[in-house]
Amino acid sequence: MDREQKQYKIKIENFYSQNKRMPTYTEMLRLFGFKSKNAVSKIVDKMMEAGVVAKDHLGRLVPNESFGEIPKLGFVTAGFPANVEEELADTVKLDDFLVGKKNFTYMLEVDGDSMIDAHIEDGDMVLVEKCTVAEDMQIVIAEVDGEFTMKYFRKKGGKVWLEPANKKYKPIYPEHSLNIIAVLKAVIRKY
Amino acid sequence: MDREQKQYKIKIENFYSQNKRMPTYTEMLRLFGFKSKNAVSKIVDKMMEAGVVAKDHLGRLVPNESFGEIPKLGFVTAGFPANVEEELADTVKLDDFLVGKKNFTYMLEVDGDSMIDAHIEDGDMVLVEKCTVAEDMQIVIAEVDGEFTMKYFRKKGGKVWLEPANKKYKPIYPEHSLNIIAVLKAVIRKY
DNA sequence: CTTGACAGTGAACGAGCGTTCACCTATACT
DNA sequence: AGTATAGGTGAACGCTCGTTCACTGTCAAG
Repeated sequence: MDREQKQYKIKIENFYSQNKRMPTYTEMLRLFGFKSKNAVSKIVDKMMEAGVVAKDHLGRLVPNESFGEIPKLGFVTAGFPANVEEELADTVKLDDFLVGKKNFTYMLEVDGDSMIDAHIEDGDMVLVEKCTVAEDMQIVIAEVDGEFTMKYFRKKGGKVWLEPANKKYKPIYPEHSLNIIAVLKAVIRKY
Repeated sequence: MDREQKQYKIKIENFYSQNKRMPTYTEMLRLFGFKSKNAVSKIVDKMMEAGVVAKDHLGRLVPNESFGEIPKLGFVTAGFPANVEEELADTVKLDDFLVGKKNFTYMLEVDGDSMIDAHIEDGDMVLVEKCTVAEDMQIVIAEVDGEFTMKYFRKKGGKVWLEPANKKYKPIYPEHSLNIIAVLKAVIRKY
C-alpha cells in the first residue's frame, strides 16, 4: 500500500468514525478532491485489491475489519518495531477485546481500596458482566445484607463469603443474604 | 420505547455490529419478518421519533450514538439501579473512551513486575501513545542504551532518569541515551 | 352493527447510487 | 517522433433503494 492509498484510507476511516457509515462515491469525490466519480471508482478498486475495504453481497462498501482497530505490538520489553508504520501482524478492536456479552456488560467506578492487593485502585473503572453465579476466587459485585461491594467471591464446603484484597479489611460473612450481581471481566485505568 | 421496539433495535444493533453498516429496508423486511417494505418504513419512522436511529443529509439510516456503547453506572458501592434495563443517564463507547489519538495509539503487553507498586501487573495490557517528550512522573516506554522498558520518567534539575515502581529494582540512569518512545495512557487487565 | 384506528400488504415511482464507456491529457519508454 | 500506460474527466445507463398510495383485515369503542 503506497503513501497515496494510505491518505485515502485515513480519510475514509475518519469519515466512517464520524458518520458511522462508509461514504458514497459522490462523497469520496469531494473527500479526495476529484471531479469524476470514475476516478473514485478506480481507487476503490485498488483498495479492494489491497484488502483495505470490501463489498458485501449487495455491492455496498464495508470497512475491512481493521477499521477502528489499534496495533498490538507484543511485549513492552520487546520495544517498538523499527518501522512502526509497517504492516503489523496483530490488531485489536477494543470493544470486541473487552466486551463479551454486549447486553450484560456495565461499567462501574471503583471507590475504596479494599481490592488494592489485587491491584485494583480507587478510581479505576471496571467492566462487569451481569450474572448470578460465580466460581471460588472470582471477583464479583455482590449485595450482602443490603450493601453493594466488590470482593473476591469465596465458596468452600457449602459456605459462601466475600474476601477483600486488603489486609486492613476483614472477610464478610453474610448474615441474611449474599446475592451475586455481576462478575468482574476487566479493569481499566486511565492516565 | 416499548418491548417490540426494543426487539427491533436489538436486531438492528446486531446487524450493524456484524455488517458494519445499517440494514436496508429490504433487509429489515427479512430481519423483522414482514412482507412489505412499508411495514418497515412505519417502524423506522417510529424509531426515529424515539431517537433510536436517525437519517443523515442523504436520507441514509445511521445509528444513534448509543450503538455499541455500554452503560456507565457510577460507583461500585452505589450498586446496580433497581431496574438496570431503564433508560440510563450515561453510556460509554470504549474506543472513544480509551483511544485519544487514533493513529498514535498502540497496545503492548507488560512483562515483569517492575511497575507493580503502580498496580501494573505482569500480563496487563497497556495502551500507549507515541510521543517523544514527557513530564516528570509520567509512566513511559523508553529506550535506554538500547533496551526497551516501561518506567516512571523522572526529570529534575536538568537530569533525566527512569524509576521503577518496585523497591526491588533500582533507578536507571542513562549512560548514553534515553529516548522516550511513548507515554502510558491506560492499563487494561482482563479476567 | 358501525366506525375509526392500527398494522400490514402489494405495487408503483422518482432519485441517487455504483458502474461503464469514450475521451483527454501527461509522463515514460522505445 | 511514435506509442503505450496511468490517471483523470464527463456523460450515460441500469438497478435498487426509500418513499408513497390505495387497499385489506383485525380489534376495540360507541
